Amino acid sequence: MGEHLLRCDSCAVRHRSVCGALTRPEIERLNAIAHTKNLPPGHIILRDNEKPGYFANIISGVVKLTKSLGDGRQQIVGLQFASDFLGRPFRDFSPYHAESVTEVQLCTFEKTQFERLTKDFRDLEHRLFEHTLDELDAAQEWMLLLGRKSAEEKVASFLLMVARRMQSVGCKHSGGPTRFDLPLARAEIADFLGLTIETVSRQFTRLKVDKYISLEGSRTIIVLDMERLRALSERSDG
Amino acid sequence: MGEHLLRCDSCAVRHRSVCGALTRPEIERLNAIAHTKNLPPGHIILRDNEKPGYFANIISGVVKLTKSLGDGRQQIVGLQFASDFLGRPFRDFSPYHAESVTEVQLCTFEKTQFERLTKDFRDLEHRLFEHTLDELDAAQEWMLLLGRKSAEEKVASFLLMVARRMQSVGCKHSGGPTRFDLPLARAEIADFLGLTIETVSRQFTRLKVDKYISLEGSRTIIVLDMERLRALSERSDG
DNA sequence: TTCGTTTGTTGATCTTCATCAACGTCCATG
DNA sequence: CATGGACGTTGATGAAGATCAACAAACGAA
Repeated sequence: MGEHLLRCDSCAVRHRSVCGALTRPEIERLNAIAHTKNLPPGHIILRDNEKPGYFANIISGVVKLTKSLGDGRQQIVGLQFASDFLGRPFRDFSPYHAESVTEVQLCTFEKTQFERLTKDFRDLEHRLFEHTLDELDAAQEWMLLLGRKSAEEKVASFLLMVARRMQSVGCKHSGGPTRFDLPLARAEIADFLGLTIETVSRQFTRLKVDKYISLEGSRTIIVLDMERLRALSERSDG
Repeated sequence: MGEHLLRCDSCAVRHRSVCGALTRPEIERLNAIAHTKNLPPGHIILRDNEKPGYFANIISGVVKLTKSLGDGRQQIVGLQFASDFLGRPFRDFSPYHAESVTEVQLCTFEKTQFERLTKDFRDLEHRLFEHTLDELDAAQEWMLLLGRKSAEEKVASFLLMVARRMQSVGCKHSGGPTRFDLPLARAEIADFLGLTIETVSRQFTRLKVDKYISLEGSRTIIVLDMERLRALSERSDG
């Protein structure tokens, strides 16, 4: 294996993703089984309860993980952003449905080849483990939201989460306006928060009226005071 | 290291817990750092946001993991039963509060000693990983419940979950009555389901009136028809 | 036993959010 | 330019569950 440049060397998420732990020879072997894939919004990546064919790193874009009840009620159980890892290692069937919500660029690895690599490279498995712990933290934080927060707190929490994960432009440490685009439509936000479309819409106008945010179109959010929004999201005070 | 008997050899959860993967010499080293601990109900095992001192396997009893908002609202984000592993490896601060809900017997391992062992024994880390994946599955399943199920469906789902995890006596494959004791009080069930005590109580009487279950005292449940209860828990039909 | 505390049940009422319905806006397409 | 569809907002009404309150049952301690 030589010193020539790999695709991985110019990868935007090289160090934040699970690949970050790999040594040069390791990254070369991983590079050899990697294929990038571009998906339009709404592309189904993984079907609930089906055998996944590949794993993937998200290079850019947003993917939603959903579960649903027999009668069509749906809940988003995870949102994955750039540098997140997609797929459940060591599981034969997907416990959720995965679908792109924006244009998405993936770096995919065929399932069995990738699993062989996790056996060979202990750091890779460890990194996957760490990532899974992060997902678990996020899931449990969201359980608190779903079980115990009001609609207003839910929407505020959602905006904070997206602002943080979208690495929005002009993200001051705190205070001062921050602008970013929502990756999700109202219906998806509702599925994420356990609310209806109408309630989400009403809460947006409420936040607007109360000067927490302002809107440009329906997708662009300007948070006027991040700290005040954070306070609202947990209502220790008002 | 000889062939003498270890405490682990007579452990009730030896093979279901994370220890199940270990070879003889490995289990001997683990045994050397293990201490059993008996806790009464209501004992605080881990405080939210504090440094944990030890990890533990649950040998018997039930432990609840909770998160709360500033104003006292609380949500149970995990329930751990016999053979479950307690504590977040590779994390310095606990993301939740952990407390025994019944009498609990733990097999504890001092944190740094145990982490050294996970470095030495790859299978141990792998087993922890698998356990974390199970926790994540459970958390996401519960997000669907919290976000999208009605109070009645929530309580039905809860009973099914407990019946499954408590390895209840007379657990026919399906159909036929099944009896078990609830490990949680009404207030804890409410915190688990994102409801109030009153609503939980009302749903219990509803299930009783509708002949899904019968009660002996407030803790002993007899599920009259498991399959019918399962149908109710997802209301694809009535 | 009796008292007091904790836990659970039930009823009356109120609040929040869902549901149903109408309408507006933005695009894509013929 | 009209037409239709997807998406978002707003209003009127209803239902599920929260809240407030009273009481019952279980249990431990004096």
